[in-house]
Amino acid sequence: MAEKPSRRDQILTAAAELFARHGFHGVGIDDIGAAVGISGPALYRHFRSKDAMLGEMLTSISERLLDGGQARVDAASSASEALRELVGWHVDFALDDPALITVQMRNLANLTDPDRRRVRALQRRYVEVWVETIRRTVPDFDEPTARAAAHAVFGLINSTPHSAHLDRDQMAALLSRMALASLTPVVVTS
Amino acid sequence: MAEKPSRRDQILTAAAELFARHGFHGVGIDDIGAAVGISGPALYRHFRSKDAMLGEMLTSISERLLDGGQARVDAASSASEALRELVGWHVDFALDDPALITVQMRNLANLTDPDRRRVRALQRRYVEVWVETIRRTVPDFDEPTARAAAHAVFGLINSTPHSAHLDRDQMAALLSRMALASLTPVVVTS
DNA sequence: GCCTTAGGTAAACGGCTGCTAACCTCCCGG
DNA sequence: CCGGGAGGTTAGCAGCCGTTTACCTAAGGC
Repeated sequence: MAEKPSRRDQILTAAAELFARHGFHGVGIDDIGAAVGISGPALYRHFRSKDAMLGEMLTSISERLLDGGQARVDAASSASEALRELVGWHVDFALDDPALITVQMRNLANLTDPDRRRVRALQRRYVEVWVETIRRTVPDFDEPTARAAAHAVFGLINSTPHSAHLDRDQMAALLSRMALASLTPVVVTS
Repeated sequence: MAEKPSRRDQILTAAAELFARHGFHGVGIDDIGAAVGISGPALYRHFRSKDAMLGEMLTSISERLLDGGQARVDAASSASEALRELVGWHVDFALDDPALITVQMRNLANLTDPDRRRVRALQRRYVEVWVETIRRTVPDFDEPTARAAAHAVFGLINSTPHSAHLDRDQMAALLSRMALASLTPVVVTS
């Protein structure tokens, strides 16, 4: 009935925390082991290598992000609702898993080549979901502009690990508001 | 008349580029040397250690950011002008030195303890300049909210290295517009 | 015309770290 | 009962990498 987080997952989340704080190369195999109560090389019963841990971590994040985002957009009944849903989804993700978001932002370069290709492909598709949604609600953005805007919004939302001084709900409200406002074109009223 | 970038500075900018791309631990002393045409340990004629390079790099960035930001705010004649100036200043910095911005975002954890203390102190003061300016233009933000908003804007602007598909001026205009819009409170008109 | 100094080199060392090897110990199905 | 797999352990190896050392050369000041 209760979920037993299968050792692999324990290790993955502990490693994510450590990678986020100290960087991939700043964390030793022994540190990761210690974080889950086993020591050092026992990790190799569960993962082929340290690189494989990072690889699995990042591909799973990217898949979850893409799937969740796509689902929200598909379920939305209007373009502006889709955008609100997308923002809310990404904000929730960033607030619930700050370590994963941090690792994804900072440690792409530490992946092996094949892993990096996979992750980048997934990320590109996620960005594309955003680009399409943005262009449907902000028609005066051309595609490159929409893409740059999407990256900027990611930066805004992903900044969350650096400022944990508000409680979760206030933070979610603030980030959503700012993200949506940043995408609202200047209304030339006067 | 012409500036001769004193070897030290050559090394520093080359190292910044490499640190930004591969992370501090992902770059070897030999790589840095090779990037400026000398090889390996010759760097120790100019720096006490690899850590010292990162330390000098980050303190100088933080000082430049703080000084420039403070100067812009002091020279502004209104609160909203101060905020526009601050945004413009940070955007220019991020666009002109993407490598430095990236290193500052990602590699704080790799500093030695005394260096980290110094850099954090400078960063805190820079954030404080933003917080005060934001609160003067958005009075309904309390201090923690303003601080979180400042970090979010940093994230937005600093996202620039991840999306170089627009030319400099368009990018500057887009980021400034988005940053200012994100700080504009929802106008409750209806 | 020397001697210092700045700036470079190649070689070697020492510690850290990812990974392997060899071994142990439950636990469980037949 | 007992044999085997799952999941630990410690010891050790191999390679990388920051740093030191010893040495070399060119460029000036006295």
